[in-house]
Amino acid sequence: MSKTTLEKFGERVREERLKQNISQEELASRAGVHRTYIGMIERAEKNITLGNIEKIAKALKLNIKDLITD
Amino acid sequence: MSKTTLEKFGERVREERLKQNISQEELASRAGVHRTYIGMIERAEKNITLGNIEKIAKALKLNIKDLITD
DNA sequence: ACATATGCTAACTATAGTATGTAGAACTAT
DNA sequence: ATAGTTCTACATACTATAGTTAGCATATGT
Repeated sequence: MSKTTLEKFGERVREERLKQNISQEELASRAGVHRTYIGMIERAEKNITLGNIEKIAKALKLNIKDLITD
Repeated sequence: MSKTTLEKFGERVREERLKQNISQEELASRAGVHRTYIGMIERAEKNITLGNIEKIAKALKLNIKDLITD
């Protein structure tokens, strides 16, 4: 697995979260995941599953494709 | 997590695999994952990670976005 | 000083991903 | 018709790691 896909995903999440002016904690709460987990995802420390990709996309009111760069 | 996103992903993988006339085993071999795992993904029995989504997309010579429907 | 936001560690629990074996369908060939 | 091959579904058990949770540190702002 290329780490860059995960890194790009994390960057996109952070970008969109900041654009919407919400904290990691607020995003976590909306997505139904834990606060620190959002940090880990943005820092590309975890290999996120499709289920959680979907949760985060919905919490940001985006489509999954908007968070994927390839 | 909505199961339909996983189901749609599995359907897309199967569609593209059949279009290219390769077996689950051949796709697994190209992607570097186990034979039975491809079956599980196509049947949406596992919540695939972004790393493996990428592996399978590459094995099918597609972009990740081509396998995601939303 | 106090509150809010994030990074980071570490330990835990749940589940993704691996591997083996059995069974059945479809098809070839003898 | 049946013996052999290929492909896939399914069950089960195992191993690796995703995802949870709590705690402490640092930075920034009020």
